[in-house]
Formats: sequence, structure tokens, C-alpha cells
Amino acid sequence: MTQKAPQSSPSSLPKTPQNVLKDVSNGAEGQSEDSEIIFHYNKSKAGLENVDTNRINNIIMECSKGSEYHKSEQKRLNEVKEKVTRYKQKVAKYQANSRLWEKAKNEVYRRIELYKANRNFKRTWIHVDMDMFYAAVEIRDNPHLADKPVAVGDKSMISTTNYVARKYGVRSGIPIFIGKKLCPDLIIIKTDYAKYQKVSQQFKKICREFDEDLESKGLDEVNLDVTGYLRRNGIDHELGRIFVAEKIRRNIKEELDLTSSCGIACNNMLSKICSDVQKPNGITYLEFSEKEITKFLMKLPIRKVPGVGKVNELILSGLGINTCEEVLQKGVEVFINFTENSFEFLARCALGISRNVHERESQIQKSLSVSNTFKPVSELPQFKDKLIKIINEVADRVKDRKICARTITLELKNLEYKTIRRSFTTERSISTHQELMNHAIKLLMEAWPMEPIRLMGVRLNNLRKVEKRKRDNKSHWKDRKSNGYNWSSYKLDRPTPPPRFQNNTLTPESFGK
DNA sequence: ATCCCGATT
DNA sequence: CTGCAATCGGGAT
Ligand SMILES: Nc1ccn([C@H]2C[C@H](O)[C@@H](COP(=O)(O)OP(=O)(O)OP(=O)(O)O)O2)c(=O)n1
Ligand SMILES: [Mg+2]
Repeated sequence: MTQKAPQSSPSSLPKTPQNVLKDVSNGAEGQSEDSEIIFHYNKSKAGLENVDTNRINNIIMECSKGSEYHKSEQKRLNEVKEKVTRYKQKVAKYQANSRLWEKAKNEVYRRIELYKANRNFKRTWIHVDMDMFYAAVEIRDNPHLADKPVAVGDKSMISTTNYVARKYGVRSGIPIFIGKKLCPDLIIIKTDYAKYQKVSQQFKKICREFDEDLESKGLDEVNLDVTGYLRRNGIDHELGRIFVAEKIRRNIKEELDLTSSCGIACNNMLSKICSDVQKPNGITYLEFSEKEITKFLMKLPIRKVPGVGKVNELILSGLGINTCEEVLQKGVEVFINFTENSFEFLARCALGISRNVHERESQIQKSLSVSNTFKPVSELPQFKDKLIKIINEVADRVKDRKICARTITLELKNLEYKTIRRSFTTERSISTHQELMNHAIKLLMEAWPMEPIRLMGVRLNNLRKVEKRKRDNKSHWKDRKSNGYNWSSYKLDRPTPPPRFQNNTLTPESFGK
């Protein structure tokens, strides 16, 4: 944590501060010329600015410490910190050798220029994200909950909360017992995935009017490329874009009685980040210009970038990188320590460049899984009991969806929250309860003897629709391609193949991880 | 290609 | 006293 940064001062890298975002919800309020547009209050993010974060953090910390979960979490984070130490040593090594450093630096700049050449503002993306989704559905169906603090969760964890509860610091991903401490009146509702799935389908159907090929990686959000819609209606300009976003939100509100928030920008990633800016029930428009995008991104915490989570935030912060701007300033540090794909991803995000055309989505779901957490079990018969319950559920869903699978994975989590997996790929697809059970037992015996466990899960991969007729059965192999980058939909968009390193200073080994 | 682990949402 | 489901990257083999 005490490493000093290189003083390299990139001349070509972005600068410029100031007010970038059009706060549509508030900003245009006075003009009121277009009666189609609905405006909303919410400057204050629903009162979340008054939250006593200190008190909240203390309570959370107080409650956490001592638990087995907390211990395992600490251990995990310590491993990350060790990794950061190694990264910093590597940086020091490069800095000690100026030729090495310069070479890497040049390569970084070269690539950044390449990425920049790729920027364009031809298309309009709208990211729609439902507000407090699970909780909103529950409250809609039980209106008397509206002004009370509500959390939705299973077992002992909270999936999401309404904004009343968030004022108390109760939010996604914290355990219920801590939530109760923070807010004794908290009302807990059990999650009902099937219900949210249904609402999600309705939600997506509404959005499909604006983009047939919409992408989505969650029940409560969609990415729409609305360029076609805008052009068909002759409104491919700022006002038209905002109009469409409002129209989408209004349709959702009218048909489902749920609120949502939108981000409008020239690509996938930026629209998603924007959708969070004016959360609940708001719209954020990011102007389609390099200057405005740069202003917006400069001070943006890197964690806000979808794909950068807790761990990568910690690693980057260890390298002195907390904002998008710093990713570019410390490009070399990133370049020599991250994989090629990760470097490209981070650099392009920091530049505000991302995919702006749809990737072909394989319609078919790739996996199906069921997992249960329970009071610790240690004996083989108990293990088998748990397994039977899970396989029953899996078999039901497989039958329901008329699919079969080639790969089955058994997952076991011990009391220290360490997970192991055992998987097996069959020659021909399986689907019956009997087959599933046989393979699962085989996997369990592979892992046996086991320490006591607190969770068991079974996952199926390599899914295929089961053919109705036996004849002509070699027709659809639906070849599954194993490509894809996980920085997921926010990555990729390269007309030109990725630049490889082209000198011998930068060996593949340099990109390890 | 398969297996396993880890990160993210 | 810390869930469930799905996706993907990457190392190893
Ligand atoms: N740790 C988490 C985080 C989220 N979710 C689920 C519940 C949320 O309703 C849904 C959508 O996630 P969001 O991050 O969009 O959160 P919300 O929609 O609940 O709130 P908001 O979008 O208003 O911030 O995903 C979950 O099960 N577990
Ligand atoms: Mg949401």
C-alpha cells in the first residue's frame, strides 16, 4: 500500500471536469413543452443522503465479527491482498528497468489509441432497470407494505429491500439478523422466484416493442438498442431518445404498476451505468460526445463499471486505481498485471467504449441448478437424503422444460464456506430421475469421505431440448460454442482482431494474472 | 474438450 | 447468525 506511482504524464489521455449528465428528471421540468414526457422528483435519491453510514457500518461490523462466514471472508480478502503485493513487486521491477517500463508504456498507449479509433456514436442504447425489483413486486401485491421497511430474502439472507428499508442501511446481500438490528421493524418476505420470473417476462415483452433482439442478464434489467425504433419514427436525436425512454417507463408503469429507471447512452455499458445514476424512477441521458463521456467517467469509481466487483476493486485500489481516470493514468500497472482481455476491458471501459451492436445470443439456457443450505450434516445417509431432495427438484424442472443434459456437477460447501465441485460428462444426454441420481451418487462417492457440509447443489450443463420424435435424431446438434468473454456483454466490439504484443519484451507470461 | 475454481450479477 | 441461480474467464490437463 505504500508504493509510489510512476510519474508518467500521458499527454493524450482525457481531462476535463464539470457537469455532464443531463438530469432529465429535474432539469427539463421547467420547460414542460412536451406533455408526453413524465417528470419526477428524486433529486435526493429518495432520501438516501441522510443515512448515518457510520452507525450502519459499525453495527454491521459488530454483528459480523466472530462468525464463521466472516472468518472465511477475511481469509479470502487476505489472499487478494497477497496477490496485490505480488502485483506491486512486479510494478517495482518494471520501474527499476526504464527500458522495460518504456516499452510497456508505449504498448499501452498504442492500444489505447487503437481502442479510441473504435469509438462511434451511431447507435442509441437504453438500459432499463426495475426499481427494487423483488420488493416492488411484493409491495404491489400487498400495497399496505408501501410505507414500511420491507426486505425480500430466503433463509437468512436479504435479496433486496425497498427504499424505506434502505434508509436504515438495509440492502441487498446482508443477512437478515443484521437487517433486524439496523431496523427492528423490518418486514421479511420470502422470495418467490417463479413469481418474479413471470413478471420479468411481462416486463421484457413490453420492452421488446422497442427492440426485438433485446439482451438481458437478469430478471430486472434489459439492454435495448433502440436505434432502429428511433429511425423508423424519425426521432433519432436527443429529445427523441428521452421521449422513448419515458415511453418505455410509462408503458411499464401502466401495464405492470411498477417503476423503473433508464440510462440512455451510445453503448451498452454506458447506458447501464447511467441507469443507476437517477435510481429510483428516473432517467439519465449521457450526451453522445467524447467530451461529455470523458467528463462523466473521469471521477467515476471503477467499481461502478459492471464487471468490476469487490475483488477487482480491491486489487485495483491496491495499485492506486480507484477511478476510471486512474485506469488510464496507470495503464502500465494494469497492463503488466492483468490478462490481455482484462486490460482491454478495463481500458475500454475507462474510455467509455463498449459494444454497441448486439451479440448473437444463444436462445437456449446453458445451465440449470438447484442448491440447498441446511444445518450441517456429516453422515453419508444424511448426505444422500439431501441429495435425493435436490435431484427430485432437478428432475422435475428437467421434465418441465423438456431438456436433457450431458454434464452434471455436484457442489458441496463445508462449514468454512469452502466449496468443492465434482463433475462428469456423459457420452449421451441424460434426463431421467434415475440417471441423474446414479451419476450424482457416483460424484458424491468420488468426494467421499467429506467433512461436514452446510450446502449441497447439483448443476446440469450442456443442455439440449429433448427431441420429440425419435426418428431423424441426429439433426440438431445446436453446436455450442465455447467462446465468450465474461466481462460479458459490456466487452467486445472489435472489427479488427485484437492487437497482439509484437516484441519480445512483453512475453505472454507477462499477462499471467 | 473437460474439470475445477473463482468472480460477478 | 451470510442465499440461489446463472454466466463466464482462466489454469490445468
Ligand atoms: N445480492 C443480490 C442482489 C440482487 N438480487 C436480486 C434482487 C433484486 O431485486 C434483483 C435486481 O437487482 P438490482 O441490483 O437491480 O437491485 P434492485 O432492483 O432490487 O434495486 P434497485 O435497482 O432499485 O437498486 O436482483 C439478489 O437476489 N441478490
Ligand atoms: Mg433493479
